[in-house]
Amino acid sequence: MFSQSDLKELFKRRRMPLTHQRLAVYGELACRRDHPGAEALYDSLRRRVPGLALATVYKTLKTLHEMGLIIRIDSPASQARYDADVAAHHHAVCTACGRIADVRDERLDRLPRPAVRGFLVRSCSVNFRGLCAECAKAPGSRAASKSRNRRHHNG
Amino acid sequence: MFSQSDLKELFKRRRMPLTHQRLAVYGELACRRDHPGAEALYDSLRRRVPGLALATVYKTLKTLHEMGLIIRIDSPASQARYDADVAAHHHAVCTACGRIADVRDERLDRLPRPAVRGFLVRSCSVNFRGLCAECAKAPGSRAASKSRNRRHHNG
DNA sequence: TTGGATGCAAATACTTTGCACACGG
DNA sequence: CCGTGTGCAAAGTATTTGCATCCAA
Repeated sequence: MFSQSDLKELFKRRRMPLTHQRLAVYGELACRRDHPGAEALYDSLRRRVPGLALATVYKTLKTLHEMGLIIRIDSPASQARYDADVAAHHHAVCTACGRIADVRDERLDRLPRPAVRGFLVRSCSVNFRGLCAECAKAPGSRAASKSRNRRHHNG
Repeated sequence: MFSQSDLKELFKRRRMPLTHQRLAVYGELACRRDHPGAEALYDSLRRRVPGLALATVYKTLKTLHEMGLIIRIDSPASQARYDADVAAHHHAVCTACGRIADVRDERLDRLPRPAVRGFLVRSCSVNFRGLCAECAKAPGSRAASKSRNRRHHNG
């Protein structure tokens, strides 16, 4: 999570312009706890950023990801999801509704290195799959809603 | 990893026809160690299964996955990758070339449950990201090839 | 001023679907 | 024989790209 002045510094260092779109995308992502996808971010941002294009959100997310300022989450859902919290943490993904919750457990940060010949580990993440509290309560009813309702409950 | 007679049994039990396409897709996946995607499987299979359609491969993979006979791997690459080995194991994904290696370590199978209120864990997997032996040796050169060359080196 | 970012629409990549026909059981 | 799977092509999503214009530095 970086402040606006941190971002200015980081972009300046790379000689990349910090546009208000970039600020807006990062800002929106940083203040959300729900790991939105590109389109969810776009939906929120277009109110505040008139004329914003979805393609810009995609480009910006790519840029921020390449700069290491955000995390991309490999979710079983089809859309990529993002997280402005780059500190080591893991995720619990609900296979019914697609919700993603952060998991923090320092024991998960000290996993044994994989015994793959020559493989150079840069990062690792643990993905728990299962049912969130709500979906566990209401079995069946929403299991099929994963893809159809995706953009309605990113929280 | 199931034998042909296991498969017959499993399909009979569900009253689903075990077509030669299904056998072929499963067979191909089972004998490969490289976690191919739908198109990679299709490329291999079309030689042996004349007239096979890519859509059939997709449908079959979906069916096999729903039956729990294969695993779908969430890879940072855009294509879904599959694994006929449904026993608990984890993956090391090369961020440069997209290769996926199996990681087996019993310590990874006893991870602490995530402390997310009400979350019902069904399964969990650890994804290590980094560079495979080859890409670590040849820095830069193939880093950009991930998406363009995807179907050329699924091994 | 100026190189890179943006906005738009079109393109691409991956996956699913609809329908007629084929085939396993 | 019947119900489901298959093959084909077309439709759907998610994401990227080309290009003219705009803006941060």
